[in-house]
Amino acid sequence: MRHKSYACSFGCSVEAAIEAIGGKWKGVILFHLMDGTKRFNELRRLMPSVTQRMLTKQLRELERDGIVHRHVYAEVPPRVEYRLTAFGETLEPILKELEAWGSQYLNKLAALRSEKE
Amino acid sequence: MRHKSYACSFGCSVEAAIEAIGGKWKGVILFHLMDGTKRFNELRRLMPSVTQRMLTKQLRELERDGIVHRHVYAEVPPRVEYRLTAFGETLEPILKELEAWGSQYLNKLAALRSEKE
DNA sequence: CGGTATCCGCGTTGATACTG
DNA sequence: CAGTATCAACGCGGATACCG
Repeated sequence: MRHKSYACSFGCSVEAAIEAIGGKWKGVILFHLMDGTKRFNELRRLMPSVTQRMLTKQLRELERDGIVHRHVYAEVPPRVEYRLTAFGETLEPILKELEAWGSQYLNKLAALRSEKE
Repeated sequence: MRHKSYACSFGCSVEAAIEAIGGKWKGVILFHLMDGTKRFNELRRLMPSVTQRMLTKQLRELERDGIVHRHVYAEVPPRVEYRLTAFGETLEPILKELEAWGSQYLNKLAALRSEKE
C-alpha cells in the first residue's frame, strides 16, 4: 500500500497526502500529538482501542515519512517520546479542518439515521 | 471499516473525516469532481489504474455518505453523472490543501531518496 | 454505457506471548 | 516501559465474466 510509484502527475499528490495521514489511526495520533509531545503509553491511554502492535506500526510509518519524531531516552526504565516534526506541524491546519468537517459529517450521519426512523 | 460506532468524543471526528475521504481512490475521485460533473467512463479515463469495480464501489460509498450525487438519466444508452453535493463541496478547501501538502510531501520523499544515493 | 456477480490471493490486523 | 515475534483470521481489492 505504501511507497507506490507516484508516476502520475495530477491528483496524485492528494493521493499521496491521504496515504501519509490516512492510515487507520494516523489522523487520531497526529491530532493528539498536536497537543504536544507524548510518550508511548500516553498515546495508548488516549486511544484504548488501538492495539500496541498497531500503534507501534503507525508511529514507525509516520516517523519514516518525516512527520513524527521519535526520541529515545537512554534510561531505565525506557522512555520514548513522540512529537511532530517541523514538517508534521504543517499538517496542523489541515487536521483542524478535517476535525471540523468530520464533526459536521457525523452530525449529518446522525440526522440521516434519525430521519429513517 | 465503515460505520463503526463513533462513541468517543475527542479526535474521532478526524477519524470520521479520514474514513469518509480516505478510501483508496476517494481523494482522487473528489479531486476530479471538483472540476465539475463527470460521467462514469469519464472518471475511468481520468483514473486508468482504478478498476471498474473499485470505482463503482468508492462512488457508491461517497453517495451513501452524502458527499457525491449520482444522477441516472432514463436513456438508452444509459448515462450516469456524478457531481459533488453541496456538502461535498465543503470539502474543496481541504482537498486543495491536501494537494498542496501532498506535493510538498512528495518533494520531501524524493529529496530523502536522492540523498541516500 | 454502466454497471453486478463470483472467485480468490495476499496484505493488514488482531491476539497472544515474550523481551531488553 | 516500550516494544518484538509469531500465527491465524479477515476483508480489501484485482481479475474475469456476465447483464439490462
